[in-house]
Amino acid sequence: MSQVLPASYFQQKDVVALARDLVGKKLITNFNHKITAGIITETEAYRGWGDKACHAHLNRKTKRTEIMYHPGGVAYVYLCYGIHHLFNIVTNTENHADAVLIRALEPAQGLQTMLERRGLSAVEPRVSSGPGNLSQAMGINTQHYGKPLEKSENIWLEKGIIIDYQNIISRKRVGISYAEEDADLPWRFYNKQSNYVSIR
DNA sequence: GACAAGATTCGCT
DNA sequence: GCGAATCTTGTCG
Repeated sequence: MSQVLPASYFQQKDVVALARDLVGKKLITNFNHKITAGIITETEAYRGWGDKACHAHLNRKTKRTEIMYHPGGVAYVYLCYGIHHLFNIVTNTENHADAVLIRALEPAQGLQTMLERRGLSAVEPRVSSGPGNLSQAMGINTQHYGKPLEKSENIWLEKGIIIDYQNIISRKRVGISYAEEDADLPWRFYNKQSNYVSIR
């Protein structure tokens, strides 16, 4: 039996429930024969319909957001502040522009490679906490925009670990004050017991 | 064609 | 706690 999560998993309708479920899943990349993997500890849900924080809200379709209208199971990567690559997973079915931002994970494999990519010598939470840091540690950047999350594309997810429901905290999302009332939605989820969380 | 702003991070005060 | 770094994208003229 395969541990790899199939595209159908990402095509669930409820992006908020999916964001919670993704905490504890394992994200793996394999670039240039360097494998890095980590257990996801923090996520945020973004919904195309009725969520001002989403890049694709009000059915806005541009070159950047176009990928979010695809069926779930592909990567949405974009450059923020000209510096940071942010990694999202597109969810739901076609023409529903939902996505989950992966904000932090706990290294499980290839720690040395992560440290090299981050330019760090000692292990500390910021190796892979925070969406920009995580992408850098995993080697993800905008050239992976639109890639299916399959083993053949060198970026995929596996079953990971089960986390007690009570250990997953939901809080307001981060850095989206421009979204007015939607900025208060508790659509950020993180593992209470992990040190690899961007903000508590 | 120009310009403002951003789902962030880090270093300094 | 605050501000700079840095560049793509979207919007407007």
